[in-house]
Amino acid sequence: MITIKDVARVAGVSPSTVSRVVRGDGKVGKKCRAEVQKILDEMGYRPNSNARALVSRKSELVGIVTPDLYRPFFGSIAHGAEKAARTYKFQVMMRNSQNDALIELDAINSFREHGCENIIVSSKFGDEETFIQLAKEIPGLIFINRYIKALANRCVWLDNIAGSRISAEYLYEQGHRDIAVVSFDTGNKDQADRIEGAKQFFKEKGVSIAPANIIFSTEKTPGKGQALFCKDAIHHLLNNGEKVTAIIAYNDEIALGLINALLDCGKRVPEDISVMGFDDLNVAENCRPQLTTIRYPIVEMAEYATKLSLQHTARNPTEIKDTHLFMPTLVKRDSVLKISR
Amino acid sequence: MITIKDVARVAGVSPSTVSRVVRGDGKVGKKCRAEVQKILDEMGYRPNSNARALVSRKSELVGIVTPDLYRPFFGSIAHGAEKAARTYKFQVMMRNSQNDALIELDAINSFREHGCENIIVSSKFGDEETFIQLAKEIPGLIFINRYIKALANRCVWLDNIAGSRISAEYLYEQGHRDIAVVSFDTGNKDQADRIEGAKQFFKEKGVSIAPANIIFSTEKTPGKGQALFCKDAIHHLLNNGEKVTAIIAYNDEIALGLINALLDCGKRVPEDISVMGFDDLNVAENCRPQLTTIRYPIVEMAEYATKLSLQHTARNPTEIKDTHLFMPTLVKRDSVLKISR
DNA sequence: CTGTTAGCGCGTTCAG
DNA sequence: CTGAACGCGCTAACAG
Repeated sequence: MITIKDVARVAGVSPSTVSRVVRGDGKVGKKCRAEVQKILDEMGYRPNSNARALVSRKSELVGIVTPDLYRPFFGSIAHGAEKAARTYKFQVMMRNSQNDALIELDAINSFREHGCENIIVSSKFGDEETFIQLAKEIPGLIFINRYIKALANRCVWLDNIAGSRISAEYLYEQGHRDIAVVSFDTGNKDQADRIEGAKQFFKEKGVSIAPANIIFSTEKTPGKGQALFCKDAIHHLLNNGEKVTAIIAYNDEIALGLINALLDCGKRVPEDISVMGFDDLNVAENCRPQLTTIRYPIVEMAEYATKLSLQHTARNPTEIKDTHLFMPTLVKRDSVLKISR
Repeated sequence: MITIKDVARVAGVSPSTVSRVVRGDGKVGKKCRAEVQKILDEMGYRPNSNARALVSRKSELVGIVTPDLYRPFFGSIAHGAEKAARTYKFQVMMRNSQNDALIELDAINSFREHGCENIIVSSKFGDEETFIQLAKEIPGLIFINRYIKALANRCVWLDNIAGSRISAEYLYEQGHRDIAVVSFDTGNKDQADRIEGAKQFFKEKGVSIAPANIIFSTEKTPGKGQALFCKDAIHHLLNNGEKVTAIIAYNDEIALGLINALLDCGKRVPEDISVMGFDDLNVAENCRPQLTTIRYPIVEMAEYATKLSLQHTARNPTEIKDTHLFMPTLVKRDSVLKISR
């Protein structure tokens, strides 16, 4: 490894001068700077981040915590965060939490051990109190996909209720009055919200969703069991005696599962039953029927969250908005049919 | 931040003793150790990774470079690497290369600046010479999804030719003799190999693939244009006058695109035309028809690559195999039809 | 078994 | 504008 000292020796200047040149610090003679820079380049000098972080007490690192990375939704968070970090020359550290609050905490602490104070967390199950405490200690801690009231200016989130309402409104416009909803009850606000908005909307229109058509499983992580879950949901919906012309799924993955289960039962989508997704993953566009869904601008949100974190830890922070709410939008494709009434 | 010195003061011992306790170094009195440990816990001491890395000249870091992260295939690499790293208490840094050799190099160098010497690279386009040179400097540099002969013991790769042969063999068994192949010609060996195996196999059986049925586009990154590419490919195949009963796609994403394009042209899959994928992404199981495909054990490979890298940099390395080849396997689902002849 | 000493590579004073 | 001196938090010799 070639150090600042080595360069100084060759250049015939002091280490501090080299340091100044490396950092682009102003107080170096023009000629001297050019000369040192030349030697720097020739010798292929690369700063030692660890030494830097140690002495300057700041590491150019962004840490991200997501439940996993193989699901495209979370991969997109990592992707967006990396993209934003790179424009600031920050490096990205990442860790999977597997939806485990303890691992999540451990991840955050590990990042801090590395001097990383820009941390983006996608957590659904972590304890609010803990996060509030943590946020005090870590100015650059940002939550994505979660809204914690006491931490409003640290949360980059999506209005799930609005999304659900958009979904409901579109179905209503397309003539649907017999709706079903398929989601999970995991104590997670997202999932409740995505049902709530639809309920609200239809209620306002004087249409009620039959309780038997609301499937709100307590299954925590569908993952592998997802196909089975969808199958059960469809069997239940087809056999409970209530009419269904359209289903609002918690997300695109569930929507796909439901569509497959419907096909397996001899139902056509959307001719017999329409299905709405949520997220607008790539797959929504690559499957047949192409999914009508609600776009979740997750890459943009991750980029935003990263920049926001950097703002929060900047030496001269510019003014920071106190709310960071993103709005979902409707993406019309082929999984919803207009029905005449 | 609470340091080893703070703890030492409170415990009434020297910093080195605390350091020994922290690191689990043997030479500390039993009682003394217990006492220091207690204070360590009480004070919530957390080691400073930067200081550690600086003095010990090793950082417990694994760096991974992939083209992107939003595609599940690469997300899976990150996922597997993180999983393996975590079991060794290593932290993961990651960087997207966007298939750009320069960014790739910069990523590797950035990792090194952080003292990270365990680096996993998924590169298709990077220059071999450069990598050979780099590998000399970085003992923990491992390539995944690529085979470089001079760096055999650093490459964790999949036998694409074998995969392609398996694909071909299965189609042959199912009675298919009129095959098409859809891939890219980007100078990338993977893509050529996945055609080569099929060609080989059919040639051995005395069946030749019509040249017009081999689509080998020079499109570099299909990405957004993928749907269009697939559409063009299908139009070409349906109109070139050669019979086609089955198509071997470069990967699952392309397979999906082809299926969609076929459906749009009024062809049924697999009743009219069968389609084989490659990779076995989650989506292969969640689409209809479910994809018959070749499983690429990418998560396992990423875990393996990470452990391999750790082996290569271990103080007391155990014996290391000099080849790390993974074999693809057939996953039978519904996109291939048995035809009678 | 424990404490003392001496850096790791760098940024940041403070003199000159 | 430049250099010398100091210390970030920690580990690794070396004494005792």
